[in-house]
Amino acid sequence: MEWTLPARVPFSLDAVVRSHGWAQLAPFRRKEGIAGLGRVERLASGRVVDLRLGEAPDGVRVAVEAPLTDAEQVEVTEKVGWMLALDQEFEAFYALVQQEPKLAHMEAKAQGRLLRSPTLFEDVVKTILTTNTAWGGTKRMVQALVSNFGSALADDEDRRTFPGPEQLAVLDEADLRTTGGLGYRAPYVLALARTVASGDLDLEGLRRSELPAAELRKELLALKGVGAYAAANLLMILGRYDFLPVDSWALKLVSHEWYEGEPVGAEEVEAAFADWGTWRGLAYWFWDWSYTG
DNA sequence: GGTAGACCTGGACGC
DNA sequence: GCGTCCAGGTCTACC
Repeated sequence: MEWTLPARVPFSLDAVVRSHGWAQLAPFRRKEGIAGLGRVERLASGRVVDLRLGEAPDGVRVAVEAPLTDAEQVEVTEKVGWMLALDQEFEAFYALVQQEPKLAHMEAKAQGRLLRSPTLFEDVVKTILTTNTAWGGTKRMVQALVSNFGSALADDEDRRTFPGPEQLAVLDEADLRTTGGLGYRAPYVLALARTVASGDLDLEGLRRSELPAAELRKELLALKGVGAYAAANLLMILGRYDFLPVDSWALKLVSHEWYEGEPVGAEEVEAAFADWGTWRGLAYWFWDWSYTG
């Protein structure tokens, strides 16, 4: 079955998919050169579906291979809306960047939204798996979690969901260290899965939190494995742009943009975007950098 | 509060 | 082939 979801304009599915590397991580799937995004997703009913998203005028086309119940369709609609941030709008930011050549392109390209996973749990795990490793390592670890611990499509054992907290909480740390390939990150992910699965931590509640960004940051920093970089990255995903996700890549970008390649520290990165206030993270993320690696 | 040192892993690099 | 370094950092112990 297929249906279309409206988005606040301007909207571009392609812009969301390209907003950061998440679309390259399982169980997201995209074919190069073809607009759209695929994903295997487990619904509350326990059913595992193959979800496909495509461009539609001012919105997104949602397709699932088989008919869904009304409740399942509502659930998919909610998840897609969150993943693609369909209700986010950037009018104030677009007005602000009109005079900045490095950012003025954003409105025409409908940029600003960042692709999210359906749950904050998945995004926290994936963010932890980006730390102290190369991007190839992150892809390998995420794929291992999906392949070994996710739920399979009924007609394709090779295509699986991202495992939920309940599925990871029952594992041994050794399973995650070795089979999952997480190494020293295994206890962080296991502790997160167990506190969420037990109900001790309402992680998904943070998606709707109205806490000030600094308070929300404290909540995220309380999670083992989440430091300053990871917290800022997660705040961006939550639509809060008050903090910069300063990592080694950010240092390179700022070094080449304003310091002729000389080494810089986090202070220089912070200073470069201080004037953007509560939009500083977004300005950093979509800056038209001269350095491309 | 500030700062070394350790931490899984695998690819890149130099020898 | 082998050793070293380091990558989209974080935690802990110690000062």
